[in-house]
Amino acid sequence: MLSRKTQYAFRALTCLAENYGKGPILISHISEEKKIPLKFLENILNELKKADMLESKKGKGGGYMLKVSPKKINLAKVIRIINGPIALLPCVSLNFYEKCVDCDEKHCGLRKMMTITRDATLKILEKRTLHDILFAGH
Amino acid sequence: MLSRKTQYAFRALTCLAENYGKGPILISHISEEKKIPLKFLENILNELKKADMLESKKGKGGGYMLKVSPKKINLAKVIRIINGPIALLPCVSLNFYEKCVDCDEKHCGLRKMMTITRDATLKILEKRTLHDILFAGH
DNA sequence: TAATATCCTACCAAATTAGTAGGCAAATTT
DNA sequence: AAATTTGCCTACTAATTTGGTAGGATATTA
Repeated sequence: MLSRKTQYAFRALTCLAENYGKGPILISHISEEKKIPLKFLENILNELKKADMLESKKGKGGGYMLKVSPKKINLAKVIRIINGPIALLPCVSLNFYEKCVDCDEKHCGLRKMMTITRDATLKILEKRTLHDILFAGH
Repeated sequence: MLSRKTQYAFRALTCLAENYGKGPILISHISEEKKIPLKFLENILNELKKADMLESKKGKGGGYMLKVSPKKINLAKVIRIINGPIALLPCVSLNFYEKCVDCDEKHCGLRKMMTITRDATLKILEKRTLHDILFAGH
């Protein structure tokens, strides 16, 4: 399951996607509109910025904005930044690979099943974008 | 990601699947062969038994065994017993549904994306079985 | 320089994870 | 019947993760 933090991230990004092209949006605005604890949201947006998904402006008239179009931000990317691996096992993860202890990967049947699962999941999460979330919402 | 406990469960079940039809297998045997901490494994096997996936016998000649053929135990079932929900959001889970706070499900775009993802994942995890794990292993 | 925002460091409580310890209960064997 | 073998049950614990909060530093604008 995705952490609550990741759900918050998606909500915040949806808000920024809705306002794409309209200049910086205040954290406090997103916090109120999407009912996300303000200080927690600060952390989240900052992480997304460090991962190069957002840009920010300080001072009056400041806030956050998407760095690229909502159509170019896929769901897998967001999940990887805030939540971590998408695969069900570390030994199957493309971006967070870790070797399992006491497991011969070449002959691990479980690993093969989880690889298939990962591919099916990624096929969807890497194709759908923030724009799709907006569009599916009505 | 699946918990380590769930990985242990799969390893143990694989061992029991390999020995299906050969009578009870000792916890201690599984523990050694699959390198799983004995007492922890006890808990795991007991949970699987309570979920009606295994049967057990006490005393000499005792141990655990699969209640049905490895071909009839799919991966989704194991995950749900030991790990919990398979869906990425609680509001999308079929077996562990929980309402999200401040979210209108009818018009939640994220929910729709996660429903599609869940369906793709389940299509695989509910079709593959312990037998497939064995078979894929060589 | 005052006001407005984000940024940064550090802390905290609650929940979850990954076990361990020790004895009880039921079979089986002697 | 007693001893042995094996799973069953309850409880505890340490480490990690999750979901935040507090307070000030820093940058921008007016």
